[in-house]
Formats: sequence, C-alpha cells, structure tokens
Amino acid sequence: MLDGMSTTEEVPVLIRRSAARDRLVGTASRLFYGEGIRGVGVDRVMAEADVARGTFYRHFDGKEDLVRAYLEGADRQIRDGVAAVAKQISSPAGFLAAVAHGIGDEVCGAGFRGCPFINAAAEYPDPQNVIHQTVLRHRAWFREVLVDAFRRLGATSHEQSADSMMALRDGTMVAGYLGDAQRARAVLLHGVTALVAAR
Amino acid sequence: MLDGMSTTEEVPVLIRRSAARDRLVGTASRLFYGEGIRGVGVDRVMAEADVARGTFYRHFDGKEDLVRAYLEGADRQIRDGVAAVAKQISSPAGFLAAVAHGIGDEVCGAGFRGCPFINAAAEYPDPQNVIHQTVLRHRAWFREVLVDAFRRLGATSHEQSADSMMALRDGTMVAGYLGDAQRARAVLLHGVTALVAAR
DNA sequence: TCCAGCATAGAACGGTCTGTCCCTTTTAGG
DNA sequence: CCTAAAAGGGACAGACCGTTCTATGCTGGA
Repeated sequence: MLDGMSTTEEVPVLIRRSAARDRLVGTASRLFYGEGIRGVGVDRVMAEADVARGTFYRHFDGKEDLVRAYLEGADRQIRDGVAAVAKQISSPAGFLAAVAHGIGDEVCGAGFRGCPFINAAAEYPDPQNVIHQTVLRHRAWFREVLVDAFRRLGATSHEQSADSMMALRDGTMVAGYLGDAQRARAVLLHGVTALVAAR
Repeated sequence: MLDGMSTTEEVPVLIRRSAARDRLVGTASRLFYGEGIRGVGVDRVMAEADVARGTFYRHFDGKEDLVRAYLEGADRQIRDGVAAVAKQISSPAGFLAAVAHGIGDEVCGAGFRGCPFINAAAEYPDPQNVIHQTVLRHRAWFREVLVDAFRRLGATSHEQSADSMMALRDGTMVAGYLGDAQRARAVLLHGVTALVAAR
C-alpha cells in the first residue's frame, strides 16, 4: 500500500518526457484548476504554454487526454505526499493527524479553489467518461488509505471511521473554497481528532 | 428567518410567468443538473423545451440568466422545504435531525448527482460572477439556519457546531454522488446526532 | 371585432472551440 | 557533421455557441 505508483501505464511507443509536454501539463493544470476545465480551451493552454498546435496534438490525443494528464498529475502528487507522511510517521493516529493537517493547510493556502477531483466530477458527470473514472479511482484509493489507517488504529468499525473522515475532508474542501477556510480547517482537525480518540 | 422570500427581486417590467418560460426553466434544470452547465447549450434547452429562439431571449437576458433561474429555483425549493420542517417541528434538536434526514434521503434518491450549488461553483469559479454569488448567497443562508438552530439548542459554540454540520452536509453531498450514498447517509445521520447530543 | 402582445419559425451573424494538415526551423543523437 | 525527430507557425474545416433580427401565427382582452 501507499506505493503511489500503480496508475502509470502508458503507450509503449513514445515520448513521455519533453519540455513542451511538461509546459502543456503545467499550464493546463494551472488554468483548469483556476478557471474550470470546460471554461478553458486548448488554444488558451497552447498559447500560455508557448507550444504550437501540432506539438500539442503530437503529445495528446485531444483535450480529454490533457485533462487526464492534469488529474493524474494531481493524483501522483497527493500519493507521493501521503507516502512521504506514511514513511515518516509509523503510528496510525499520528498518520491520520498529519494527513488532516496537510489538508487543513492546503485549504487555507492562497489560490485554493476546491478539490480538483470534486470539481472535475462536476464538469464530467457521465460515469462512463474517462475523466469521471479517473476521479473515482483517486477517491477509491484515498478511502482505502483511510480504511487501512483506522484498521491499524484498531477502530471498531474501520469503514465507518474512514467514511466519516472522508466526509469531513470533502466538506472541508468545499467549505475552504466557498466559505471560511480557517473555520473549515478547525472543523476538520477537531473532527479527525474526535474520530481518532473515539476509535 | 426562514422566510424563503428574500432573493426574489426582478425587473419591474415584465413577464414573470408563462408556459414557455416554465418549460425553459424546467428543462434547463434537468439538463444543467444532469449533464453540467457548460456542457449543455441553450440550443439543446430550447429544443427539448419546445421553445423558439426569440421566445427564450425575450424571457432571459442570455444563458447566464437561465442558469441563475435554475439555481434560484433550487434555492427556493430548499428554502420552502426547510420552512415547512421548521413550521412542523419546534424543538431545535428535532429540526436539525429532520433536516439531516431530508438530506440523507436526497442523496440516496435516484438521479442524485451532487449538490447543484457545489457543482455550479465548480464551473463558475470567478467570485465576481453572478452565478458564483448566487451559490454563496444560498450557502450563507443555509449556514445561518444551522447557526440559529444550534443557538436555540443552547450549544456552547453555535458557530462551530453549525460549521461541523455544514461540513458533514457537504461531504455527504459529495460522497452521495461519487461514492456510496447509503454509507454517506449513515455518516451524516450519525454525525449530526453526535453534534446535537454533544451540544 | 380588432389589435396589441406574446409565441413561433427560421435565417443569419460573429465568435470560439476542437482537431487536421502542411511547411519550415530547431534540436539532439549517432 | 548529418539526419531524423521534435517544435514552431500558420491556414483551415466543421461544429457549436450565444445572440440578433425579421416575418408570421396565435390569442385574449378592450
């Protein structure tokens, strides 16, 4: 668990690394996250990334593929962060508290605009859609991380504890975006503390 | 409080009621909620509502205005529901429980696709945007309803209790859409029960 | 009855979006 | 150094989008 390396898989052909590609994903991440996915055209992304049209379509099958790269980048980043915390903190209680602190700090950061996955799912509701499924995969993974931690903690019902923390996380993400981030952070930390204490 | 009539305000000119207008708002609500706002064009809405182009633009300033009508309709509906509950149940504990049950049932209903307001905010991130502000107004109202209830309940810190319940609500909305609705419902009911009991 | 106002039908507009294609220039590896 | 791949820079098509306009049909109230 927590390897953070299971969603890789790419076509065997190809490019995989390139300055232009990195610039595209970076710019797309900034714009998609900041202004919404459907609200930003690939023209905009290409222009701000200083990448020509042909180059874009050599690296990506189309916009959806770029969106997928954006979300998978965010996913990778979060998995790496969680893995780093897990490596550093062995106790499940400490791990959960650290994760909560990480989220709390995130929602209070400048430019926080909600959870990229929740937001993406709002724009791609079709369960069959690749992007929607990317969101579901990320969420399933994170839930499993929490279930595992509460199991190691010896919680009477790991699943319910994990779901409660998941709800607190999601609620904090929403409130951090559409309400008072400081209060949202406090609610999350307080709630997770209670969950861990209650076991 | 709970009057449910404070966000009305329309141009004094005008139409306000008409079969065509009602059909437009109804169709738009169904499509915007089910497929996302930016993913649905006004062409589609007009076609499925069997309303001509000119008629649409006589009733609405443009797409944004239609989106506003969609969200204000949802807002009105929720305010009416909350007002009905408040009228029926006098005790604050019973009121909060009833609200939680209402939300829990909602997320378990067929065709639930998340909170219309959270979803709309994901598509319209600009705080200056009319639609974004409509979302914020709805959320501010609902939070105030909760704060008031917890105050009447005699909670030591009304605000924190209200924010906790708000986080649970938001988390349940997200999880009901992107996870297991039954589990989300259980988490919400359990959490609100605890909040009310803890006072 | 007549007419004002609302609804309809349909064409047309400019703009933007995704995606394809072509050609030239730059870059990097053998 | 030479060549093949990558990147740049456009032009372009086709679709859709939101919007405006005109001409016409329908209906309810004075």
